[in-house]
Amino acid sequence: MTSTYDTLLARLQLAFDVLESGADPVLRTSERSDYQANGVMSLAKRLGRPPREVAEEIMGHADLDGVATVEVAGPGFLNLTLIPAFLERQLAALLGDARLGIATAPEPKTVVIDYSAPNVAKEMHVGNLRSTVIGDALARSYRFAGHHVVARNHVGDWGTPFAMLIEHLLDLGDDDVSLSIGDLDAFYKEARVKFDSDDTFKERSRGRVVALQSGDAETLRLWRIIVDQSISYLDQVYQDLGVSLEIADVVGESYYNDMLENVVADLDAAGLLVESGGALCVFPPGFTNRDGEALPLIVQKSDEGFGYAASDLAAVRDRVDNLHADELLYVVGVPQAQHFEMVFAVARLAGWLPDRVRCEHVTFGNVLGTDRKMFKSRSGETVKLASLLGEAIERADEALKERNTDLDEPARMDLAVQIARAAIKYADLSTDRQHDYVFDLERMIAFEGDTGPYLQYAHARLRSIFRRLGETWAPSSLTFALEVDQERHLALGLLAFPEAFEAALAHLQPHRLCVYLFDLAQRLTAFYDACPVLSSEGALREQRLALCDLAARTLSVGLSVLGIDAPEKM
RNA sequence: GCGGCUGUAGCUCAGCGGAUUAGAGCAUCGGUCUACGGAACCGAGGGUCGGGGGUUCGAAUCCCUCCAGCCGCACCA
Repeated sequence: MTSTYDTLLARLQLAFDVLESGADPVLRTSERSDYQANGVMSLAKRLGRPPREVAEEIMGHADLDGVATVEVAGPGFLNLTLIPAFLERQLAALLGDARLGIATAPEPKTVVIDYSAPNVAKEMHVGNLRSTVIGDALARSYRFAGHHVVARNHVGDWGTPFAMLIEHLLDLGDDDVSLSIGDLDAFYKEARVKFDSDDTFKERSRGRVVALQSGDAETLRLWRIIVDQSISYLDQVYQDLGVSLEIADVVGESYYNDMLENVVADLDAAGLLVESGGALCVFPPGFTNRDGEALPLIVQKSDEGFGYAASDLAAVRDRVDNLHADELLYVVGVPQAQHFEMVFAVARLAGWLPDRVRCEHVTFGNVLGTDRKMFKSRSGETVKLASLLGEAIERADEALKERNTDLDEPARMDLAVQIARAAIKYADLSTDRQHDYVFDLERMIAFEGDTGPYLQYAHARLRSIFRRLGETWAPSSLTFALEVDQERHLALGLLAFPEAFEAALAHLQPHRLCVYLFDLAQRLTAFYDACPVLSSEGALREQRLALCDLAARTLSVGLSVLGIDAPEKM
C-alpha cells in the first residue's frame, strides 16, 4: 500500500513542481489539522511573491480530490484535512498489511554496522551500553526495511593488552583455564598491575606482542584460549540483553592483522605515506594539531607495531571489497570523531572508499549519573552491564509481585527480564543519541510516563482484549466509520507509522520512532477511555477491535525494531 | 590556542532544512468513571527557549559574540 503521507506528498509535489521543480512541500503532521505543508513559505521567498498568493496558486494546482481538503492558514501554510472516506480506506488497507504501511526497500543495500565493540578482555560495562543498544536498534531497523545488514562487532582482541594477558595466563598455568579467567575483570586487573609494577613482566609482554603479531603458534594457542573464553562470555551478555549480535559477528582487530602490511604498502604505492618521527603516517588535508601543524594518521608506529588506524583502514577495505558494502556505519562514541574523520579521509584518498559508499560515524553522548557526571557506581567504579541489568530485573520483579499478578515464578521472572531490558534500552534510545543522558533506573523502569515498560503495558492491555474476546479474531475487510474524535485521532496516529519509521532510519535516530510510539500510546489510552470495545456491538465493535489490532501490531513492530520485547501479558 | 558538542518548565527530555498560542513525561494541585481493559483518563499552575547583538515581515530554530560545562587535538585502542 502507499502510505497516507506518501500519497499526500506525491500530490502536493506535483503542484509545487509547477511553480518550482523539486520544491519541497515540507509536509508534516499537524496539531491544527491532520497534516500541514510548510514549504510554501520558503518557496514564496525564493519566488519573491507573497506567501498567501503562492499558497492559493498551489492549492489550485493540487489534485487532492477524494483525499483531503486544503485551506490556507496563517501567513501561508497549507492545512490538510483528510476526507473521511480516504482515511477509512487507508485504514482498511493498513489492516491487511503485515508491514503496516512500511514499504520494503526497492533497492536493498548491504549495510555494514560496526557496533558494541567491547574490549574482549574486560567485562562489559556502561561504556559499552550505548553502542550496543543503538547499533542493534539500527541493525534491526535496516533489516525490517529490507536491507542486508552485516553486523560487525569490532572487539579489541589484539596488541599489548593481550600480550600482557597471555603472560599472566602463563604465570597462572593454563591447565585449568576456565577457573583462571573466570572473572575476566579480575584477571585483566591482575595482569595490569603486574605490567605496571613489574619490569620483567613488562619486558616479557613486549616480547609477547612481537610473537603474537608474527604468528607464533604457541602464543596464538594461548591467545585463542583467552579470546574464546571471552567471546562466550560476551555472547551470554548479548543474550541476556536481548541483542541480536551473534558470535559470527565478532570480527575483532585480530582479524585484520594479515592485511595491515598491505595497507601500508598500498598507501606507500599511492604516494600517501610519509615518515615522521620514525612512524609511517598519512597527512590528510585539513587536520591540524594544537600547534597548527599538520596532523598525521599514524598507520605504523615507530616501533613497527600497527596502531588502530591501520586496522580501521583494513576494515574499510574489507567491508567495501569483500562484503560489498553500500553503507558503512560506525556506532562509536563521539570522542573518536576526529579519528574516524581522518580514517575516512585517508580511505577516500587511497581510493578504498568510493563516493557511492555512504560512510558515517554514528556518534552518541555519555551515560551520566543523576549527579550529571559520568555514570559510576557508588564506589566510583565503572558499572558492569550484568549488574545493571540484574538490578533492573530485581526492581521489575518486585513491581510485578506488588501488582499481585497470577503469574508463577518462572513466568514472572521471564517477564521481569523483558521489562528490565525494555526500561534500559528505551531510556537509551528515546533521547537524541548525540546528547548525553541521565541514567536513572527508578525513572526508566516506572510503568507510568515515557518509558519502555509503559509502552509494553499499552501493548499488553490491547492483547488482553483479544484474550478476553474468547474467540479468535482475524482482521477482515472492514468498512470503517470513525465518528468519535478519539477513534479518528488514533487512526491518524496509526497511519503515521511509516513516516516515523522512515525518518528514524534516514536520520539514524531511533528516538524519532520512540517519540512516535509514545504519542501513539497516548492516543490509544485516550481512545480506550472514550470507546468501549468489548461491550459495543456489531460493526462498531468490529471497527474498534480492528483499531486495537492495528495499534497492538504497530506497537509490537515498533518495539521489536528497537530491540524491545512486547510481552502479551503484564 | 584550534576544532567539536551541550545549555528549552522544579526534574528528565522533545521541538532546531525559520512561521500559525514553545510541547511531553515526572513531580505538584484539582477532578473523573458502578474500573468487563484502570499500572487508566481529564484539567490547572509552572518557561524573557544560558546572556547580548544581528539577518528576516517572522528566530528556541540561521549568523556573530559572551558566559557556563563537556570532549578531542601524533605512535593506548
